[in-house]
Amino acid sequence: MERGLTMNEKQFQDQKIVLIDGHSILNRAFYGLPDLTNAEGLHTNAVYGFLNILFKILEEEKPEYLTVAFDVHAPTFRHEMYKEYKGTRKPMAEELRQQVPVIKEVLKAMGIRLIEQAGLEADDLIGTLSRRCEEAGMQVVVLSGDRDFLQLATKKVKIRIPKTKQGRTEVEDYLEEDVKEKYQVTPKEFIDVKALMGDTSDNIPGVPSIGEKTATKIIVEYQTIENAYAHVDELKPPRAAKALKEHYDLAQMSKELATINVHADFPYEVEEGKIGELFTAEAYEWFQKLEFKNLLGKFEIQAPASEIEDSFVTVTDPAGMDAVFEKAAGAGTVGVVLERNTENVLPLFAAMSGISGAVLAFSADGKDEIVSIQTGNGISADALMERLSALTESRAQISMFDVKKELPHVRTCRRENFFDVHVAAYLLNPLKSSYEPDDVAREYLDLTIDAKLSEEKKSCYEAYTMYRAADVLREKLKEYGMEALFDEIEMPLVFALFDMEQAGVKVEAEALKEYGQDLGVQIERLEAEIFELAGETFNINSPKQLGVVLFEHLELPHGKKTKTGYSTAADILEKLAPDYPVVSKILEYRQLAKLKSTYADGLVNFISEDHRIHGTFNQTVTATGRISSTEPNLQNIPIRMELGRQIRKVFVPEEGFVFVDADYSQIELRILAHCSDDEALIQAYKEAKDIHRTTASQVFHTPFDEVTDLQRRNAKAVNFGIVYGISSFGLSQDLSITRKEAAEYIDRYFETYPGVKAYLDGEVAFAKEHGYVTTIFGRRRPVPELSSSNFMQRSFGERVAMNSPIQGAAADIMKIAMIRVNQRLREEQMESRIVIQVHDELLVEARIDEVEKVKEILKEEMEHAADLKVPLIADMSVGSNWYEAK
DNA sequence: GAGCTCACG
DNA sequence: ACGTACGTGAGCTCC
Repeated sequence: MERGLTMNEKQFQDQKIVLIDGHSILNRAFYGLPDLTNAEGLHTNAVYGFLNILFKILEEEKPEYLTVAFDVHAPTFRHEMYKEYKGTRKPMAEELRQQVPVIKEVLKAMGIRLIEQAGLEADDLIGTLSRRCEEAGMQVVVLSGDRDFLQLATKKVKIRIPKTKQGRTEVEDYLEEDVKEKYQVTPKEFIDVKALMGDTSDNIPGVPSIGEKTATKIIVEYQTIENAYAHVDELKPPRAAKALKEHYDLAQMSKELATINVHADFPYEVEEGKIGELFTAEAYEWFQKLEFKNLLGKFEIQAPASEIEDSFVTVTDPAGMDAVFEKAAGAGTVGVVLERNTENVLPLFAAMSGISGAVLAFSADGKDEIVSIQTGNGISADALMERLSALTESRAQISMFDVKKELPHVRTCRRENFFDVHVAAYLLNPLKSSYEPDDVAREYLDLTIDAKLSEEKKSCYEAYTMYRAADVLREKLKEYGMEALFDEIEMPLVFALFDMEQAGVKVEAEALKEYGQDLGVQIERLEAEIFELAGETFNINSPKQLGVVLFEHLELPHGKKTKTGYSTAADILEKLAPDYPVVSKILEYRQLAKLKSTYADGLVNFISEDHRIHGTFNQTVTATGRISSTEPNLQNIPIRMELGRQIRKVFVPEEGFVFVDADYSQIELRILAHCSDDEALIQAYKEAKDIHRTTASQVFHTPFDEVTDLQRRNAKAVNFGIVYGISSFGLSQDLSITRKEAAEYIDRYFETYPGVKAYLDGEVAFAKEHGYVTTIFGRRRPVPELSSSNFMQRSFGERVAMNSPIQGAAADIMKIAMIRVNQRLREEQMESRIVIQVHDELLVEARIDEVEKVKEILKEEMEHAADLKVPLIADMSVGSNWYEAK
């Protein structure tokens, strides 16, 4: 029979081939890795895991040949899981299904031989290939997650089974001997064992009442099912004898099913499996698209890179520097990277340290120029920054990465002239965790900046990236309808945030320390009381130890459990507090411990020499478009509980100043009214009604004036729930009512405001169709979770689709207000300044004689930041500290 | 470094 | 049946 193998030739002698069970490995990878998606929302975890296993095996085995086998599913089976799941007929997860064609394309791009054959399962393809190759004198390695393949193991055929243990991939190896060692039977006998015991997932019935133990025992003694049947009366235990006698036909059929065909007939030339260059340009494109960044390192640096390096120039003399700046001033876009003097500087101070050079990248006379200007030898850092400041006044667009961070080095600048690559990349996909220059280069320019390059070269590549990316990102922003959002909101905001960070906020260190000491005393007292009541000492800060003490030693009734133990979260403990004094003490302890560590002690560490805290307000972090605050977080200073609220007394204005605090009234619900166009909701806001009372009145069919406090409170919770993407479960948790009751509230809410219902449904439908949602200002949030087959994930996606346009629009509006308020304070030469933003609130440190003007500006600019179908309302308050001003 | 808890809007 | 409200950041414990 022609098998396509030239067995009489010795060309394959002692060569090695790796045979991979494609679906099995893909499946292993899929379930072993968290759900990863690329920017387009394509699920990539299985492909990523597959490639990692593949590279690992190739590295270990160093084979000359490689072939990956796939099943061809008949149409009726198309939606079913491969093998392992056929038995239970579960549909293949959608996220996995969409990755099957992807891995095939990726493998093809790497020039890897794929094989699939209608009517033959991958098992049979691999079984036959392993036999043919072995006969040709080759070493064979079979890679699969499926133990069935153990029957193929010989001295020259090694079965490798990857397992994921706590995120790490370990591979179990089986040559013939290893199978014997582990299962006490030869690979051939392994078939009979399996046939006797059966395998539900594989649709192998097996013999009833015979399990793994008995099956192994029988085959160890009799080697085959046929031989065991011949001695059936001697079989022990008698139960097994009886079963085999009655079900011998079943056993034979099972054996047939369990046997992998090693003599299948299909065309295949071993030579086709020869491994060539895996890291082709085509493969590179796929890896880019799938965003497998750490795999890109396997590729040689791309050809364009070396061409770019031809344009690198270094300048160290003043005349050369002037010439470069002059040329750059005439360019359209200039990419700029500042180089810091990091030697002998602690990392913490790196940002403030001196500038050692700058790289400018631009196009002049039709060719790229990437010029590195180094300080020293006649060029001072001051002179360099002076030229840079002047450059910002030219017509050129200055493209930089994280402008807010670089701005302290630029003495003066025309704020209109910047393009922030960091911010643009964030707008295009706010779900990423990093937007570093090399990420941008890779994603948008197909350019790899090798991490191993020298700092100087890296800076050049980065400057080049800034220069090139500006146009590419702008095109993409245009395509997404986000150019106005970028130009009119995000870029101007960079400077508003910069001013706010520079201003900082004054904090009274001494008062804060005293507050912390008071807390310390109280905490010690509580700690002693808790140990007394508990009858033992332990670490109250350890949820684990606390759980053991409360729920095992003291035997308190426990609520839900977490993965690692009993939940000791506040909502659980609060239910126990009335009955157990020790629990109330613990809650109190927790509260005080939090206040001391995070706020009292925590904030003290951030007070600078100028007695102020200069936190960072991040513009590229949140999924919805909000700003976030770090080092320290100034957006979660306590307010809800009186004791914590006291902390706000240490936030004070400068001598001669007061605080003016302005916050939007229910901005998210107003946006909901606007977006949903719901008549009743709009009417309520137009009439300036108490919205929660109005909702309560309508939902509970109660006259407006007769609404009880409880009804109003419930209605308020429903209003909040709507904004979060309502679910009956969530609402029931919040109100401590049953899910059924919560569902009724929601139903009645939607009856009251049918426009809201239609709007929210519409957002979910839009997201399902397009994979993202947008705010009224065009801000986009992808929602990859919506294509998940996991109920929880999908539900989350639905809530995100409902919430993001609202939360995002609120963020947009506040950003506009901040820009305009900041602008006016500057234009009108006032000394008052915004010092903190907390999502719907602005805290302004106002010079006493400017207070009225500040209030006017805040009210005006906040209330008119957007023109909605309902009024926007900002409430003002003045005080001599943040506690008073709220 | 992950998981838990809790501070805010 | 699944097991949640949306968006953050920080401190603590424990592996």
